[in-house]
Amino acid sequence: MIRRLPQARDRGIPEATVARLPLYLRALTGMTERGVATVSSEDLAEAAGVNSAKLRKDLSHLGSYGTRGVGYDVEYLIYQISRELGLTQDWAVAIVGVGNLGRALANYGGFVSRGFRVAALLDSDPDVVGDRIAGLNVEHIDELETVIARRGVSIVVIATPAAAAQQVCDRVTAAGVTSILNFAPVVLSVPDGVDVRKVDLSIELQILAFHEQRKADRESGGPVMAEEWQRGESA
Amino acid sequence: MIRRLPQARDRGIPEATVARLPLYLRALTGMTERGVATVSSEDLAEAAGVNSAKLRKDLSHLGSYGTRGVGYDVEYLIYQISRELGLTQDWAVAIVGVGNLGRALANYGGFVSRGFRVAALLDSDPDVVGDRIAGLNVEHIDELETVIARRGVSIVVIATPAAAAQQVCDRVTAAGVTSILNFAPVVLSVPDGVDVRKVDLSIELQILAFHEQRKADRESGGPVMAEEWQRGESA
DNA sequence: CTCACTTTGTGCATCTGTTCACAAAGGGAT
DNA sequence: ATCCCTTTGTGAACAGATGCACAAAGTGAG
Ligand SMILES: NC(=O)c1ccc[n+]([C@@H]2O[C@H](COP(=O)([O-])OP(=O)(O)OC[C@H]3O[C@@H](n4cnc5c(N)ncnc54)[C@H](O)[C@@H]3O)[C@@H](O)[C@H]2O)c1
Ligand SMILES: NC(=O)c1ccc[n+]([C@@H]2O[C@H](COP(=O)([O-])OP(=O)(O)OC[C@H]3O[C@@H](n4cnc5c(N)ncnc54)[C@H](O)[C@@H]3O)[C@@H](O)[C@H]2O)c1
Repeated sequence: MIRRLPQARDRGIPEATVARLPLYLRALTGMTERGVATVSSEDLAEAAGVNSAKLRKDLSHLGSYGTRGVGYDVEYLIYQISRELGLTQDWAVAIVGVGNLGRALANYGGFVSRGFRVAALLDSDPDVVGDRIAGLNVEHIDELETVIARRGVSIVVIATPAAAAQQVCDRVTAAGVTSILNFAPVVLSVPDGVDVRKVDLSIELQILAFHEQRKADRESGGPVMAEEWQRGESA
Repeated sequence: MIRRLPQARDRGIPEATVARLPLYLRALTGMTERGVATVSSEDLAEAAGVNSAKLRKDLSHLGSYGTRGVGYDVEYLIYQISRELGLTQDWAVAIVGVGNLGRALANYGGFVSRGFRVAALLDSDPDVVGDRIAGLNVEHIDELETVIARRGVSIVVIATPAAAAQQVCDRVTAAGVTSILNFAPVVLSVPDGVDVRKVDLSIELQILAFHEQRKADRESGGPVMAEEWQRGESA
């Protein structure tokens, strides 16, 4: 049994909480732009699309930054969340695979706005290498290791075809990168200590299709399985 | 007082399972292409990057489609998962906002391969309307309701700037669409019964940055709290 | 048939995350 | 100071997801 001392700042922030902090940050940024100085958990929760108790519990993992009876100071909370997420420092990102998607990502402004800087674009196609995109030259994939080392790249975005992704991933992790964002529809295998997050459009659509089918089945009094049908939905 | 019923509308299939089915499907498709006829939970689990007990439990929600001592028939399992996800029918998808990202999505082949068909591209910019992309004319956003109705669009992808997303969302839901995939960095509010899934690059990067910072802190003997640091973590 | 072997399907313990509901804390008025 | 009002921070109950471990169910050999 592990006993935790409640006073020390608990660095064990739940993964689910980490995933929501950027959401709160976005909502807070919008508020500060509208000149809002303080905000209650109720209002912030609504802006972020979550339950207010959840929001308070999430924030309590960072420390006690609210004032009872008043709420949270917007600026201060932005600072605390940013610090916790590591956004007070600058992160150099490399994009590997400069095709349709890679180009869109390279041109995307929302990147830079939060401490992420596109430091390199890499591709294997000679026709693409040398192109100037968003102020950067596309470099040859052979330069991968050099570029990572020289520019202090610590996050790599993989936007190559699926067939090339694992190979790129291997080189990138061998070069010491431990954070990868993968857009290719493959399961990457990586050494321990490397974090991979994936974005898969096709999976999202399939999940939507599943629920959509469910809704359709229901309306048409579709294939309901005997006693499976509990609990109607309408209020 | 708005009462929200916790809906167990999914014929008993846990949401976490639904999110993994497309992964299994992808692995199975690869196997069938390589001529594999049957597969054990152990092998399929490895290909999908999950634990084998979890895989078996997931599949058990669909029914008993395995043979003890043998494994699963690849073709049959593909069919069963496809049917469960609703991929045996054709889904018409509309993409609203044909900028950098919208174009990349429209040109993406991985879409079509699984029963999703891009049926319309819509934009508000007169310079973009009329462009021919991936065999489709970009239509004016004014046509939104007509296009949705005429072509039986049931899933809409929003790839407009953040400022326009809620407005587009309102029109789309008013037109009867109940499944939305949102790329804009805003929390969409929708009527009950509408599913929204979001893809947010910036959030993914922030989560990676959090963990990256954590690793860096650790190596430099940073603010580690005595006995706190024993958990090995990987992807 | 029985026996040896493989692999599924699932009960159960455990872990993680969510939500409720309220005591405690702070602000402001008098 | 004392009282009232608001809102935080959190204990505790609940809900959901994971993974171990094994009985049950199947195959195939003899
Ligand atoms: N385009 C989309 O909307 C979309 C959506 C979801 C997923 N994806 C996935 O993202 C990836 C990229 O998609 P895309 O549409 O941009 O493809 P694309 O073919 O347009 O671009 C891929 C690029 O990667 C380069 N490349 C190939 N092998 C490489 C290697 N070994 N090293 C470096 N670069 C290499 C190619 O030269 C090309 O420029 C694919 O895996 C695709 O499945 C794309
Ligand atoms: N490009 C990326 O890599 C990327 C990554 C993550 C998120 N996003 C988000 O995706 C969205 C699109 O990004 P983008 O880079 O393609 O932007 P973009 O500016 O290139 O394209 C946006 C398009 O939407 C159109 N549009 C604007 N208002 C509209 C309306 N009311 N109805 C229909 N169309 C409208 C514009 O005419 C334009 O063609 C943005 O919200 C962005 O934050 C983009």
